Amino acid sequence: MNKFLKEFKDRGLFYQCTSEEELSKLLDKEKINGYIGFDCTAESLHVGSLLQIMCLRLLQKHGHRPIVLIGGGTTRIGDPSGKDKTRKILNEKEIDKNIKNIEKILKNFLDTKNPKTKPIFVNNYSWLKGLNYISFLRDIGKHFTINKMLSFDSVKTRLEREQSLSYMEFNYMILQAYDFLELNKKKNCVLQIGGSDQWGNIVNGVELIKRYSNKQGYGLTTPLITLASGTKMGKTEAGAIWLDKKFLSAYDYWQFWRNTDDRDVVRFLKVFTDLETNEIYNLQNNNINQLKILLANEATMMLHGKKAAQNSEKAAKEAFSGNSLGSNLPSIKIKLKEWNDKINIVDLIILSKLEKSKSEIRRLVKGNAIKIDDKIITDDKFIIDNQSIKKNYLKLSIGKKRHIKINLS
RNA sequence: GGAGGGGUUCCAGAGCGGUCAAAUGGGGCGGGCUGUAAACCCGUUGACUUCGGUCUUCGAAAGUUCGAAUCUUUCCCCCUCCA
Repeated sequence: MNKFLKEFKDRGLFYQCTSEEELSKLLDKEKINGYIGFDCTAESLHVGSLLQIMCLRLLQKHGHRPIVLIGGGTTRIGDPSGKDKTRKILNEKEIDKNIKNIEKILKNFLDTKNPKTKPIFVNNYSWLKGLNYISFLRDIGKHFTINKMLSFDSVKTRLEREQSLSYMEFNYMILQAYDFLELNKKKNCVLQIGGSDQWGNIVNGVELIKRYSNKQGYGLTTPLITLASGTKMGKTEAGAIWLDKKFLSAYDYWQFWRNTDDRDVVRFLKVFTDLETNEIYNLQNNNINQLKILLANEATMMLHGKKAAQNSEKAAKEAFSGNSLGSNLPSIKIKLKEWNDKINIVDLIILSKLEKSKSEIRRLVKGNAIKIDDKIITDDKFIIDNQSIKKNYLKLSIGKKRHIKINLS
């Protein structure tokens, strides 16, 4: 089997492939261009997209060129796959802003130096916006039958669940197929990778290329990564795990990986790190917490750099060993003078932005969740001033996992 | 166009004149156990509070009433069936 495909499988990225043997031969023979589409509904990508990003990295690793398709056009439509409600449609400005930011994030993960595998960024709006309805129907639409379209899961489930599906959304799959055709024509792209929920859309693309150009395209899907707990990856208590330090600090990102469910650790090491699979195999019986730290370090390094990963590990050690206050914790500054040299614990937490509801903070105090320098605060009227705090900094903890350093001046 | 059903707090879903900031489940948060895991147990889950209360919420607006998520009217939206 082709090396790329073998590693793809070894890492647990493989779910389905359109014609595996042929693809394997092709990959042995030449370096290809393969694409993954990202939608731009949100301003940033979150861990949910990381699996796809890892696929792009893997392409590069094996000398192939990734094409990143940003769905500036299709985001204006909305993919019905896996959703039972029409998503809200964004305005132009939001979409443009999202596209820029998403590109920036992807560049953190991809090698942009090597000219042979340098990623190509394309926005499907560039060819979708100018489509002529009539000629599109004649050239492209004739290759699709409603009979078949109705049989696709994305459509079927909507209809079965008695949720409405607009004509606009119904067209999504055709547009995605058309994307593949365009990329095939313009960028010689022969492979589309996507999540297993994209299978139908991908197959449509392969078939369209066959019918329209009489060429061979290939599709490859990845399993949907779910957590051992059964929930979808990417969303947690505190919200989405963003791949962007503007929305989520390196420390919190590190913590996300550090808190991986035991049952997921080895699988995640394979999927989300660059460690070689045989290396992971040798490691898998190590202490589970050591493995989690390894996972956190590797994952954080990839996105935020080695330094940030090391600092996060250090900060975590300090915060959780409980004795000292680390210099690496996220920190904020508070000017005590602006508060007449004393501040109430509730106000302090509001300023720290760790919580935004005073009622919630009072509740937390009642539940013994608030600590200052590791001492539980039992009174929501607790005052911080020069008397009670001799130093010019303190550690504020909410629960066991949220810690922040507060510099007083 | 005709006939029905419906829009409730993060989600699902009860309530159908006062005892409703609204049952129950899920999720979240906090505590306990532990390993910053899972499972389990307990608490909590609109905002503000001088902890007495106060204010805002049940698709939108107007009305009936001492009092409305609950009744009436109009409007908006969703679904089903018939045409």
